[in-house]
Amino acid sequence: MKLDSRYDAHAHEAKVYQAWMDQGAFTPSADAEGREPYVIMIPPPNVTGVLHVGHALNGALQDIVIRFQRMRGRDALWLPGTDHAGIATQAVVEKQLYLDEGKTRQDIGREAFVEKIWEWKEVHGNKILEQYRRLGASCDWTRTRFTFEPHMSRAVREAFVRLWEKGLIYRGARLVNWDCTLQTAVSDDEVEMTALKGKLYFLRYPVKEVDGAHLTVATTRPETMLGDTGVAVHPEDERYKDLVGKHVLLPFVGREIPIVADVTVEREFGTGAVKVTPGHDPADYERGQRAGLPTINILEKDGKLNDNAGPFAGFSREEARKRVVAEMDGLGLLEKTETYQHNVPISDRSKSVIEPLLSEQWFVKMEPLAKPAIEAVKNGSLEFRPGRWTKVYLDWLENVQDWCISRQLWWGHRIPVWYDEDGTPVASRDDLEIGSLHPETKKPIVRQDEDVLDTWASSWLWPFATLGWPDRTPDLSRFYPTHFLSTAREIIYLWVARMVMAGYELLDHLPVEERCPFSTCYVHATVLDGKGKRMSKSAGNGIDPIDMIERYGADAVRLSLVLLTREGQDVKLSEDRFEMGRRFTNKVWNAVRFALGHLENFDPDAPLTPDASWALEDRWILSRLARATQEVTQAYEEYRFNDAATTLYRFVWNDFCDWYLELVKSRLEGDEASAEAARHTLAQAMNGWLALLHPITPFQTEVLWKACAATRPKPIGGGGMLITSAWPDKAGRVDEAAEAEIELLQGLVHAVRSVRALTTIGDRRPLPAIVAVPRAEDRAVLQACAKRARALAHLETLEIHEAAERPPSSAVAVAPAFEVFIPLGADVDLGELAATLKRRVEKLEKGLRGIEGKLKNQGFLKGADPDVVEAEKSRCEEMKRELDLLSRNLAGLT
RNA sequence: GGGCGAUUAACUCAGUGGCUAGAGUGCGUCCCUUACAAGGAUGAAGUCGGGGGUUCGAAUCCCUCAUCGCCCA
Repeated sequence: MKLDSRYDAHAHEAKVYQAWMDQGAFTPSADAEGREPYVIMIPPPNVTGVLHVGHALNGALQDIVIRFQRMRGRDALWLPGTDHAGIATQAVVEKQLYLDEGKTRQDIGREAFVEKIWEWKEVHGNKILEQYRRLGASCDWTRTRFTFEPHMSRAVREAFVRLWEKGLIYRGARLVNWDCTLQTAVSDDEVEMTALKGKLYFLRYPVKEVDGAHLTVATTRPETMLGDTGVAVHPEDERYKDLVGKHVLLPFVGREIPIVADVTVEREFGTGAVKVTPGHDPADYERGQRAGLPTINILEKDGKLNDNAGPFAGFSREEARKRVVAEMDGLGLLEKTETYQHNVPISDRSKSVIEPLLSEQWFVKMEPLAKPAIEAVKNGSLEFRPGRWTKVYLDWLENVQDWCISRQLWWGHRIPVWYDEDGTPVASRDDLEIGSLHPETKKPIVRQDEDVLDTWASSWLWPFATLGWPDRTPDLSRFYPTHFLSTAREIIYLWVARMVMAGYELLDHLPVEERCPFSTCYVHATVLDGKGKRMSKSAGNGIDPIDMIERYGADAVRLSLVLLTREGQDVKLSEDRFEMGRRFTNKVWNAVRFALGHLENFDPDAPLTPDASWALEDRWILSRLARATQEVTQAYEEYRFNDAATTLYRFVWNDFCDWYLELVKSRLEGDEASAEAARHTLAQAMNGWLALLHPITPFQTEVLWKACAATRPKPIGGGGMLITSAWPDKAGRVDEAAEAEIELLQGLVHAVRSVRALTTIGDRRPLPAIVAVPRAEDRAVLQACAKRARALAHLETLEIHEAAERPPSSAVAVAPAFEVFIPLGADVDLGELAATLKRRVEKLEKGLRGIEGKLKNQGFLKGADPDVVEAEKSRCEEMKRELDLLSRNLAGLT
């Protein structure tokens, strides 16, 4: 197989992906032969979604884990799917309907509208999953799930009815977050508190019992005064003590409302007196409950004021505010206004201001469900990474509020509750016919609840409903509980905590210790733009990962993301940062291309000739590979993706390409005994690191693996694909001696190259070099490496002595173990070289002062670890030797 | 208001008590040497945000201040 000189990701990715699919490589084998499973559930993206960089990062991380585990021999499953995303999807189709036909969903009716959404989903709903494929995600597509498919609906119903039967579901009138635009309740988690500049209005309410007196209250929402049922002051507020128990007269509606004392009133806020509007403010609702005040609702569901608003009925919230303020002013009841910054609840979905609205909704009692979920992290069944998210999770669970699960939408799981003619509800697993009898009251059923369930009420079942629950399917027993969940921090409450609760509550056929749906919850980094802002559609600062894949290749995108993203740390990303991944993939490509060029007739299975001679660099690169293998394997195991990527990047580029390939070049064309050993080592090392790299850059390594097939011994290599090959973790040992020896050689080569650069002598001219190496063992190593050193440093001659005098007009370089002299013509400028040596001397002197101070310090000698003291001592000696050499040479140079 | 995180080279980031504080990018100089110019070689560049403390020893631990960001109320 002939490789082009540049890696063209486009030419390979689709084909490789298809080859994986054709082989069924993503699907766990039907016969797992007792292999232990390893399972990841994808956080199902919104079916209306498009892939953003956060998905790409999260997808890359999950794919790295699943590919690693697959290669390690686990029965690996990564289950994909999408979320039906009630509000978002309904909104998309509603908009489309209006654009296409100028109709609203009410115009065409519930059934036809839901039909339209299904049509939309069939056409567009796979987009994001297609995009995951572009990324290389090795999901088992044969098990793809959708939270609104029939099976999932059955699971949702089962869960609802079970909770109902346990008395954990109730209906109640509560203040909910009402989205006036979408006309549905939304959960607390779908509301964002946004700091906005507004006004604080000071309103005067006439006091009934005291003629001419009034009480001034401060509010940011003057229009809600129409729903006031009281005024509250702090019980210990001297200013108002006498007024408590008296009444004020509410303008416009003429209601007489009491002045009550409540400890939650902040005396410093406004005038210290606040209006109480239980129907339209959560804090006021509480105050109203405590003081026994009635609750008056002044709003319609579309945000317009209702008849309770008296003269202002029919106006929108905004309009009513203007009018109320103007008329209060006209009556002399507006004392003043101040500008004021306050937090306003904004709907995530519609971006309109959320209205607390009293309405009938369904709730789930959370406290009993939360208990085992709290216990899960305390007893170690569930671990967060990074660990600090544990606290975030616990804080929420320990203060959990009941969950409002009903939504006034059409797209979603219809609440499985039916009512008889008296309005008595009953939940049922099976649809109840209209006219059939209510199982308890025995009266005819007249209707089903109109509302649907919150989307999270299906996605909290994701880890087991996708495997067949409530049926006890083979998949459920084989793959549950799962192992690794990687997700974004903002859904720790919405989703992660609820999945854990659902697991403990609903999988009651399992022993408690097997119910937690996953053992590790990995909270991945948030991707920010180059300026450190969150990427968002509205800010237009997002990066489209598909664009990046097209420009740089999927592997480059994955590698770049992983190289840039440290565990638990947000990542600032700009488009040009993907360049580093592309450079690396090109480097890898060319390294393999070079190697294959020299392995054309190589037979890995041919017995080695007895005189095959293994060289130092062969031992060295295999040692480096063994070291990298250990580090990378451990990093993958511990989800330290960045460490794995960094280790591989350095090993492949610096050790393998920069040094090993350069060292074997001459041998590959030299005498056969040496070439034979070189080819074996080259093939072994290359195949080794290709495998290590596969989880991060799967496409390219798969292509190259195939290209390298003939370089692997038959029994193992064969024609198998890399994706299903065995992980190379048993290969090789670290050879400390070889590493130390090569390091000495590198030092010498580096010294000569440095001299060239600093004297402007250039790279072309072969140079003579004289090396003085005082220690016999170092000298022996360098003598053994002399040929390699000559080649790499481009030396004409290399003399190695125990000691040598610096020849006249020669350049010099110094390392702790040796000095190098390079005789040059008298015309060469040594100024830059001298300056460099001088800087080096200064730095060494500074370092030495510190270390000598340490070694004189009795506290250090007594207090520090003996090993540390020893290490410092030998380091000190080494620095002294080098400084000595440097100073002497510097003196001769200037 | 409560919590969490960040602050290290021009930029983006590593470095959780002991190498002379590292990498990639960018920058300077040299090199198109038949794997790769998307490359090679080499070099310059840092009072580790400020202050205080603990310690024989602090970029690292504690306190405090400042700036920026995120989450919750």
